[in-house]
Amino acid sequence: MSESNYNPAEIEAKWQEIWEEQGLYRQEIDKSKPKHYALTMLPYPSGDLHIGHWYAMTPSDARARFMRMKGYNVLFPMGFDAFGLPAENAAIKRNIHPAKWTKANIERMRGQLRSMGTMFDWEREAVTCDPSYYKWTQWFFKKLMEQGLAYRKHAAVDFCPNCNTTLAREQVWGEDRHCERCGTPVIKKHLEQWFFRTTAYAEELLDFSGIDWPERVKVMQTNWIGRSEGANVVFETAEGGHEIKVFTTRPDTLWGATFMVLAPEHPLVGAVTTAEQEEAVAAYQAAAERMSSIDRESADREKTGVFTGGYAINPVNGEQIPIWIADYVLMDYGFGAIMAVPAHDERDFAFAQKYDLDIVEVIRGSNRTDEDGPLAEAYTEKEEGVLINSGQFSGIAVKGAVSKVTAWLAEQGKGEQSINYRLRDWLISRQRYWGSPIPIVYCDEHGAVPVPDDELPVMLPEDVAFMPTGESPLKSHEGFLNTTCPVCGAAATRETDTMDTFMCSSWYQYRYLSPDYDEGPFDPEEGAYWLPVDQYTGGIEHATMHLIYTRFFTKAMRDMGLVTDDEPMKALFNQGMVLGEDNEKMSKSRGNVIAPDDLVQEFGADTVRAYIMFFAKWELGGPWNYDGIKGPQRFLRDVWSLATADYAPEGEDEEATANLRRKTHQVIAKVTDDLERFAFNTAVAALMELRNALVEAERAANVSVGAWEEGIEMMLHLLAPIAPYISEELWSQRGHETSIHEQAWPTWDEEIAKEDTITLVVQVNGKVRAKIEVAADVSNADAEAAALSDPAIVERLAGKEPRKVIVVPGRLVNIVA
RNA sequence: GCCGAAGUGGCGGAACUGGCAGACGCGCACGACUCAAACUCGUGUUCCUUUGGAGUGUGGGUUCGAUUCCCACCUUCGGCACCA
Repeated sequence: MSESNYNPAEIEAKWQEIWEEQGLYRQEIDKSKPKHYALTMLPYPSGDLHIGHWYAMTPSDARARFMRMKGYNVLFPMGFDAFGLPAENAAIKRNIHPAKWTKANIERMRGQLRSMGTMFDWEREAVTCDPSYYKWTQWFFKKLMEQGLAYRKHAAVDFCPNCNTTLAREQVWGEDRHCERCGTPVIKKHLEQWFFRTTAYAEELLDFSGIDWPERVKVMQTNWIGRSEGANVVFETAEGGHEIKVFTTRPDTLWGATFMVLAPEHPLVGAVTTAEQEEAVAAYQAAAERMSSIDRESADREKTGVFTGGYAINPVNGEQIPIWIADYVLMDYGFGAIMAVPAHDERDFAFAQKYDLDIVEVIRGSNRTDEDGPLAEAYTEKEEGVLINSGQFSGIAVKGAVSKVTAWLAEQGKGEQSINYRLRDWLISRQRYWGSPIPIVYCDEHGAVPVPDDELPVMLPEDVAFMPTGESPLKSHEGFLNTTCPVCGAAATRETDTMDTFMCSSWYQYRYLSPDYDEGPFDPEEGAYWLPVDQYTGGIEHATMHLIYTRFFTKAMRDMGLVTDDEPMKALFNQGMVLGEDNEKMSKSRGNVIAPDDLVQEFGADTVRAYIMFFAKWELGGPWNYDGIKGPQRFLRDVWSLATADYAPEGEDEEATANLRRKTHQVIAKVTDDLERFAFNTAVAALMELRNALVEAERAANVSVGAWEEGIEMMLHLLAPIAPYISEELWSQRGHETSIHEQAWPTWDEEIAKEDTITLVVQVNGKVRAKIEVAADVSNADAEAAALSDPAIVERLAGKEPRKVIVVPGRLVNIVA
């Protein structure tokens, strides 16, 4: 009989306080234990903890708690990615300062995060907008500059007209090239901006060999980096002796290059354009400039272009070929110029057809004749085919032709082997207020000069009119703008753009180690013990943004001698997303948002945690269902009444006792395996099975007290990572002095878990016709004999001799009649 | 178009390396308790034309045996896309 009822609100508040008082979740170096750094993506302090935060964080917490009970010294920190646009936008809308807004939100969210019952060590909290944090973000900027990994250049960059700032290429999404944050299609602007040389690590970023990351992420990053092998080939102009460099993946088709195409923005366009064509070229350039990149980069658009009037010499056969400009050639890939081989490239073919340019076939497969007429046929290196019309290479197989021709080009000094990446350098300048200032001073004499270390951080001034104008608001703050050159002391101005907030989050896992440390970005002693991150968890949406940036950062940090690891996170797991009850993405406008605070109030945090882990496979996510939460609610209530019951058996049944013990040990094994591989849903289901077995035992009152006690206490252990409050409360009510979260993870006994009889399925021609009870260790011969003598089987066989009998030990007997 | 993930009862989802499809839960139905309802408890719950048959998106295949492997499709979601 229960002496009390389960009252989550009461026990959750109580344990939060006790845990904090006792410092139960302080996480400190302990060399006597193996370490485990568990990290979950830090939230943006939007002001309200969304159910999505719960979905990301509470299973991560359960995993971290599980690792802790398994004997690891676990670090599981939390912080806030606190710079960024929403603060600024909210501030503009409500006329509060972004710092104030952010601070208040963090305050509120800390409370919400506490209610989750996570084991975060708040002593290690890091907030990226604190000067003590961004001091080191700025320091990293300088270090990257020293390493030649940060540079400034003038370029056509992506600009979000709604956010009023530039964006990195990674932050432009989708077919319509929209801003990752707000969804507005981006435009191009010509600006002088700071970049990080992510491309310096392009090759290394393609190597995932040392890390256990989801296939999905590896594929997305690989595609994003977009490596292609080929050759650079130099063409000379027929007239002026200019060199036009192109990148091609198919140097073996050079003899078929019958024209060249430059991007409209190509710097040599002016030089090759003849007087007669000047007007047409200028008009085309102007039109291309005006056109949005969405229109320009849609592949199904009909190709357009203009002849420049100029010619180039094909370096392999000396032919004069016309130079065109066309917007299907992109300035920011390769060299912004191509050799066009219309016979073997669909795009070049379409262009040649439209403008009546020469088409010369240079590869011929077996099933094609001259009668077939003009046709673009791309022969891959895997296919059969021979080179034709290709000088001394005519007649060689297309297989291996690329490397042969490349080697020859290199010999002749006409080209070289080359690898091109789709990856662009990371543009980090932002024309907004609420970010870390870039620690640079511009001096007429000395150019861009980094601010000396002892003057870091360059403080973000508070008294700024931060209306977004497309230019940094810091520009109009005289006190910030005007300074002196660190080299010569002359009057100088500061860089007024701020840094992309993805820069703050590229190294936060290091700051967590020692958020108050002031001798460097992190305390090397802490680093030596905790690094690298063992298990990272977070959403897939960061696959080609944060997860590329942080890998870049770690590689750069390694080359600076700050860390020894090549990769920031050894293992990664991506959870899915909680959808609304209507199976749609949650959004305020749809009105399908689930508020975790309300759920906690109604059901308690433990129930919300258990339901989150139960209702879907974590990596897939799925729709929320309000009624569904009743399952875990009933489950925890049952756990409560079972654990507080005075169990007094009326008699002791040996079989029932063995059955309960078997279930208990099977569930220990199952939950252990499930938590190991993030299968929280089946772990909860297994615990419900144990609950069902205990309910049954209580009703029958026929198992030994020992078996009962074992069942209850094991259940509390296994439940502790999932529902930390109720398991702690019941554990303490049962008279234990130390926290359940400090207990060792239970082990199971295979002997006890083993079934002693099994139900053997008997099939005839693959269809189940009978089920027989046999000893678990039955021999194949005995199983076959038992199956063949079963009355239902005898009847079905009707005296016929089976043609074949298959016995799967412990599972089934299949009789082929 | 290319790449990736997924399609299983009324619903969410289980099923380790090919071996009882539907664990666990929700919902529903009936029964008990109650003046009544809710709660709770018990029983049942893939479908059908039920001595049987069908069934894991569709159509084929391999196999004694396929949700699982192979081939060809369809649908949904995500990523990329004139990348030379």
